[in-house]
Amino acid sequence: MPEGPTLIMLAEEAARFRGKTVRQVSGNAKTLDLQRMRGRRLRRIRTWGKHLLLEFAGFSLRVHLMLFGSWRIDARKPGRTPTVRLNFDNGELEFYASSLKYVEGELDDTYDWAGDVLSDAWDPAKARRKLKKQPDEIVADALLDQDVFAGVGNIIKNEVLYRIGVDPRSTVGALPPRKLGEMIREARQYSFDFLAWRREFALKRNLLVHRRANCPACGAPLQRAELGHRRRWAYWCARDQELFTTEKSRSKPIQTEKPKPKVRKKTR
DNA sequence: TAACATGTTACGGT
DNA sequence: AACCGTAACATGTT
Repeated sequence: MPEGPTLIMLAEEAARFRGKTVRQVSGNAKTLDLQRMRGRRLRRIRTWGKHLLLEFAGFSLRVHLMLFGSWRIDARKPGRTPTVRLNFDNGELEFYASSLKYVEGELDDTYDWAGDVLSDAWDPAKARRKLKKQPDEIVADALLDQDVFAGVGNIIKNEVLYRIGVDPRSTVGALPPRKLGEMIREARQYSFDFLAWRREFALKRNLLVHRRANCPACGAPLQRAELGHRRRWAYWCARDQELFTTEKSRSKPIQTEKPKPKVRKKTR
């Protein structure tokens, strides 16, 4: 269950299959011609944000683990069929509950690596330019925008905003330029911290606000709301995170409570 | 144990 | 056409 840093670890684990030929392919993917990969050599493994990219000559398999996805190497999940299983001479790589897609041609023609917060090519100035075009968006949405911050997910969003002391309901355009700079910098920095903690199995105990009840600094109960057009949970401290708004957005009511109940799926 | 969660896309309506 | 909101999907954890 992945944000960008988890994908880095996945790519590292899968690295043993680089240069190897796919001998057998199976899986329950419906809409994709999985056999296309059979007999092909896996030339390189890369990531872009939350995408894992398995490069073959002329095309790549894009694996997205979505919310529930997982992977296994030489260790099948009992009683489950993977979305795809790739057998190589030196082992077996599986993805469960994943979204698959082929990317045609060179990855450089499809992906802008400058948008990946974990990439060497990450370009903070470019991120700032993109954000300038969406001044009315709340920062809780902006951080989840994969076109701007590829790899950032809900945990990173909440932790970054706490770190920089910004209320998630603040609008992008209302942030002082210097705060915007902090947000961009921490989106990357926190992602690397996340990765380091993850490697030590210490992520959860290092979370300061995400899924927590009280502010670690002042002890006050944390605010919690489903915010933005994605309606993802935001956690923040009303005292330690400042709300930045413009005249325009100030006239709108600010919602901290769930505005309407989500329609749940009927059970059959 | 029902509800939730590290996420995105498809699709119908406007 | 472009934009909007909702449904759909998948599964381990609390």
